[in-house]
Parts: sequence; structure tokens; C-alpha cells
Amino acid sequence: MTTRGARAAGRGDLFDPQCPTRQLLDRIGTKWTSMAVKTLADAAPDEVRFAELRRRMPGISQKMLSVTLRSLTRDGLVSRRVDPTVPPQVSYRLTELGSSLEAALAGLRTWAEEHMAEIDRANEAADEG
Amino acid sequence: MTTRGARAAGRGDLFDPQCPTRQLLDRIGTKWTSMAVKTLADAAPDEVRFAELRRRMPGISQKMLSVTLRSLTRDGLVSRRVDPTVPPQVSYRLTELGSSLEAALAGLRTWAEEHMAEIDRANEAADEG
DNA sequence: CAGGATCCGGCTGGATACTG
DNA sequence: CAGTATCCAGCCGGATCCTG
Repeated sequence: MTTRGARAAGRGDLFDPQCPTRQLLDRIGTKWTSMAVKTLADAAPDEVRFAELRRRMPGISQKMLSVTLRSLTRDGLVSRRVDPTVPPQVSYRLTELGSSLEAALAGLRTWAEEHMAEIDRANEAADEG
Repeated sequence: MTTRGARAAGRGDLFDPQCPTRQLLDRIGTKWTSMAVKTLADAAPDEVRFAELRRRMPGISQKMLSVTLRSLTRDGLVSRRVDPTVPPQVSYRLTELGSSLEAALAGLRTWAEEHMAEIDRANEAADEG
């Protein structure tokens, strides 16, 4: 629910014990999650190594890529395979669950590509128009 | 891009000057935005007054409802109508643009309702399984 | 190579008090 | 009634340094 904090001021979040949509948005809403899913989806069914993933996600730091992938792996959206060589090679790939999420995200992307310009215009109009 | 800050450390976000999807996620990812859109969509085509909206969004504070609505209005997703009585009455309604966003969000909601349980299970499994 | 640990600034959002 | 203003805690995420 995002309305974390367990006891929340007085009441408030007892009404919807767990809203799945908010739980989902709390994940894909973080800065790099959706880009990681997209990047892995574009590569599928191939797996992608950490460094390559980093290269394909301009601007992400080593830390945030690591954090993002760990989170996705915990969620069962991404599978992680370690090749115990020296130096180690770690590869990632979307799971089936991850692929189905990507399909759902594609809808949002389409909407964004079609309509974000309108939102921008609305903002400019509000600024002074 | 979220990678705000215009000049970003060195380079990094120059590669995708404006990713519409991130811009969108930066909006609907905020805590109350999607719930507000959903609540207004459920009421459509009727408009909803501030206080009533507040009642229908358990847990939201006056401030956050105000901030959320102002943002949605600026984005052209919600229209705002003021009835200049005393005390004033202000009503909100989804615009067409807002309705189309709601349609896109519905896809995410469906996915969330169908799959969040799997994600929860994956997390439990990771915790100790 | 992959990623853990640490430090820290900035933004998000909650509580509270005050207005037209 | 419908906000706005202020204060402040907590979390997100960036930079940097270190390791198997």
C-alpha cells in the first residue's frame, strides 16, 4: 500500500489492507526498474551480463543497477545466473512473470509516447498561456 | 527522465533527452496520483467535490490531495470548476486525456491483481525458502 | 567483473496551523 | 469548505571507496 508505517497516525490504511496496484507502482515507479525490464525484454530470450546491461542503461550507476536487479530478482521478475569463473560472470534474464509485466508496461509506454506531448503543452499553457 | 538536474554529473541523460515513459511514471508513481485518477474515473462522468474526494481516498491528507489535484490539473488530466459561493465549492472531473490515461492504467491494475500474489510468494521464498 | 558498504544531499509526503 | 504555509522525518538515489 505504500501507506507503510504499519500503524499510520490513527486509521487510514486499514481500509485497503493491500492495494496490488500501489504495490506494483511502488516497484516500477522507482527510477530504473522499468528501464531495466525494458532493456532485458529487448534482449530476450538472450541473457545479459551486468556490465552490458550497464552499458545499455545510460546514466545508471553501478550501485543502482545492482540494487534494481536484486529487487527484480527477489520479486521473481528476473532470473540471475552466476558463472563461477574468475573474474565471475553474472547474467540476467526476464522470467515469464517479468515478460508478462513487460507486456503490461508496453501499454503504458504506448500511452506515454502518444500523449506526453499533450501533458507538456498543458503545463506550458498553465505556466503563462 | 527523472534524471533531472539538467546537467547531471558528467553526461548520462543526454542520451535520451526525454523518455516519455519515465516522465509518465514520475507522475503516476507518486503516492496518490493513480488512486485519484481511479477515484475520479469511478465517478465519471460526474464531477466530485474536494471533500467527497477526500472521503473516497482513505488515508490521504488535505495537503496531499491538494497537491495531487493541482498537479493533475496542470497536466490537463483533470478539470477543476469553482462555484463562487460561500463557502466555495470546488469540483473535479477527469478530462478526456485523463480518461485515456485511466484506460492505460487499467491494464496495469489488471496485471497487478493477477500477479502481485506471485511476487509476494517470490519474496517469501527469497526470505528463507 | 560484479557488487557490497558508507556517506549524504534532496525530494516526498505527513502533521499541524492558518486564511478567504 | 478548500485550500496555503511551514516544519520536519524518512527514504531514494548519487558519488565514492573497497572486495572476492
